[in-house]
Amino acid sequence: MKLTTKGRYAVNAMLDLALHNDKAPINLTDISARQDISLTYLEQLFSKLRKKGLVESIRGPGGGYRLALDADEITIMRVMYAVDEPIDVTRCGGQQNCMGDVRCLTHDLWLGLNRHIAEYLNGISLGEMVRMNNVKQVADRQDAIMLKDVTHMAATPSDATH
Amino acid sequence: MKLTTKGRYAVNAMLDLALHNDKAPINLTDISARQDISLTYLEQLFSKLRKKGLVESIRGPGGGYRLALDADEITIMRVMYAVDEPIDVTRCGGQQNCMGDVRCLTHDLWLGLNRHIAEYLNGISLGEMVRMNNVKQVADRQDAIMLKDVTHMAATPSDATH
DNA sequence: CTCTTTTCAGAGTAATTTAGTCAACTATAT
DNA sequence: ATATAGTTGACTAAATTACTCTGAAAAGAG
Ligand code: FES
Ligand code: FES
Repeated sequence: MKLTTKGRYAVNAMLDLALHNDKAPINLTDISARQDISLTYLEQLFSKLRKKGLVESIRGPGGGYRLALDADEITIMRVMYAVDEPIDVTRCGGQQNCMGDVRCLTHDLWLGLNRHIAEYLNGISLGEMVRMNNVKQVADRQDAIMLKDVTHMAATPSDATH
Repeated sequence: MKLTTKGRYAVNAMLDLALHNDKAPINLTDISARQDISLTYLEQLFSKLRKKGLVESIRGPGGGYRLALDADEITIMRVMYAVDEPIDVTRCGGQQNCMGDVRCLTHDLWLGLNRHIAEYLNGISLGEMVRMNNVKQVADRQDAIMLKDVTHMAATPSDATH
């Protein structure tokens, strides 16, 4: 995965799914509202997540998405990898040829950084994050805001959910 | 710093400087030849490196650049930071407001990754790299190519190493 | 059967960022 | 003087990112 906002969005969305992962599938419209990500963008992301086997989809009314694996099995790395190219901070892409035909002075340095980042992102799963207090707090706040939005469906100017 | 080729180039160039850091200053034309980085681009990079106090410049004939600090004092982090913006994989830039006004679910996760990357890049200095065997080998090869280029200034179409 | 809700697929695009060039300048050694 | 080398900042082209738009197809409800 690369370190882009795309990957961050995907992790946010997947964490939202993990937090609301009871029996009924969650539809993207809800995630869109809670995480403030456009629906069409989410569709794009979940298409990839599904193809990588991280979520399963149920179509039609009452449908939505569900985690395809246990939340503890899904590391942040896997999520980011699913939506973005693999991270690789080397310039040569592992080919050891970024200087014409031979490797540059710093090839091994970047390789080490790759490993280091991968280690961190592989060491954290959605399950662990769900159990973290600071995450829980944010999630609760988001749910509360959602409920309020539903009760008085008033005209919030920027909000185009019709 | 960000993780861009700009930063990688800067590290390569600085390492070249560290490897040839004897009495005489090194001029950018040499670094350009050895590291295969355009001279004008190097000028841009070294302008920033100088402003951050990592190198010192000597103008005029026989001039060039020299490390302004001991090679062991210069971490990879400092080099990359000098030419690129500070790394920050959070979306909010530390403002905790990337979702309208409040922080998103994953703020702390990215903060942790920031720390992790910084730790790695701060833990390695140019001095350490100079003493590494694999780096030395590449450096020797680069020096050898340079000498050959100088002796028979011939037009080797693409292949210079056989 | 048909209407609505949902996912699915992929093309298309606007904005931003990156990587790199160019031109004109200043300082210094010989 | 003149050649060498650094200094500066504007400029540009290419690539990437972060999306949106359009139009399906599936499935359940009535
Ligand atoms: S990064 Fe692999 S050869 Fe330079
Ligand atoms: S990354 Fe800081 S609030 Fe989302």
